[in-house]
Amino acid sequence: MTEKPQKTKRPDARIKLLDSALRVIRMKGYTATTVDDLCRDAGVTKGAFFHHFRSKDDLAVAAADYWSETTGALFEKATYHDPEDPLDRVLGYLDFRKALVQGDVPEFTCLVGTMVQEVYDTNPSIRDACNRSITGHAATLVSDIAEAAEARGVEIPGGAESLGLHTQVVIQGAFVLAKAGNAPSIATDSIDHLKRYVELLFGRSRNGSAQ
Amino acid sequence: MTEKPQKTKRPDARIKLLDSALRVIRMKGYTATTVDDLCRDAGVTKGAFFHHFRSKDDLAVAAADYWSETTGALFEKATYHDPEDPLDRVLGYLDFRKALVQGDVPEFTCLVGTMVQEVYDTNPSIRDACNRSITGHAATLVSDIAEAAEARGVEIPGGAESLGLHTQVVIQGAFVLAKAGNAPSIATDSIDHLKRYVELLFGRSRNGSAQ
DNA sequence: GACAACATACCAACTGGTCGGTATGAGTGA
DNA sequence: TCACTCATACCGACCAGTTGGTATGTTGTC
Repeated sequence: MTEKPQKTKRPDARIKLLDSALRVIRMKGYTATTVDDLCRDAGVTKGAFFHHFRSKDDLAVAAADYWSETTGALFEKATYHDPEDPLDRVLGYLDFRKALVQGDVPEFTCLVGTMVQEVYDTNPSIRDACNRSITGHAATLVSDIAEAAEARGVEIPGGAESLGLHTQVVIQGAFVLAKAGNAPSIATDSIDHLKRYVELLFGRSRNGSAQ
Repeated sequence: MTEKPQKTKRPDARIKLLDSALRVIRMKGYTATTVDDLCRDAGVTKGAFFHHFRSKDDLAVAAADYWSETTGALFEKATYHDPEDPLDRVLGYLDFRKALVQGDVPEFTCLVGTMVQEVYDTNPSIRDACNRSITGHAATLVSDIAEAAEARGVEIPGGAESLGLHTQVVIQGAFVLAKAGNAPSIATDSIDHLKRYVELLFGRSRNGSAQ
């Protein structure tokens, strides 16, 4: 985690496999992704795979955690945290998510949202890893939401936590529809609706943002 | 299509397979569901399967269409169409969807939302079938939404169609989170948020509904 | 020389799909 | 009425390719 400069050339097979997992699983889905697919994409052999992961399912759990780490770092260093007004931070988060919806569909969709649909009923450990990723990310929003509610004297129906989860619901659902329609615009439109909902909840005027 | 009383006892293997497809694929996902799984669940043989469907993918398309038919009939005969006020019909639809979220997760989640996440990038024909199902269902809402907007002199940001799709986004996303958390309550909470958004858009007071 | 980090060869189980065959009923002509 | 034909619905053994996983060997590093 700290530094440990690349003195040894080796230990990248694991990372290469995890990076491949993010890419390939988002494209093909978890079950349809074979171990050989991942090895080929990562440029390593099967021996390397099973050296680092006890099973394919074990890799899935690791990939979900890896997803949490990498996306967590991305959101942490984003600038939407800067504004003084907590509501601006919440709305800034939604703008940031909107901006992320670009390029081809597999590139901006969510690994854990894809995986959990396939394995929620058959593989509890993967499901839990996906759930940790989603709820953990939602939690980073809740404090801003709660702060904004208190600052403005607004009571959020269902509570700040519920609204935080709702943002993730909209984003995950937006990915599903974007995949079905093969069109990112459906996703950005829905985030606009969500943003408008937040603004209405907090009594902010509609013009000026979320066009 | 009309009647033709059951003189031939035969042609139920196809329907049994489609019913099994709805049940099994929602539980295990599309790729993880094998042809043998479906035959076993339906109580028919592989010969019957490939007599009625050219391939597994062919069955998936048929299952998506079958899903549209069966759910379409369910929504068509529901009572939320009864109110005079079109806004009440829209809100009634959301109440109806909330009421459907009951029992175990595989029972209330959506076949096409599950499938499209797996195959959107690898199988266009299945993806399109899923898209038809989702957008077709959304279309049944749009007329009520547009009517409500006109009746109340409200302009819907993005248009009625966009709001109709947004309802499906929320519902699909609610299923994803419900699967991840293994808890239907996340889904009903999010539908509450959506209902509140619609009420706020149409300027209806908050107390009285969507508590 | 011990140990981690790989590579290679291999396997048993499973996968979607095929293929020859059977059961049943509808139509037809005498 | 009955033999004959034909199409549909269905059966289940079989196949070639793929799957996740293993066993064993090799290599570089401390």
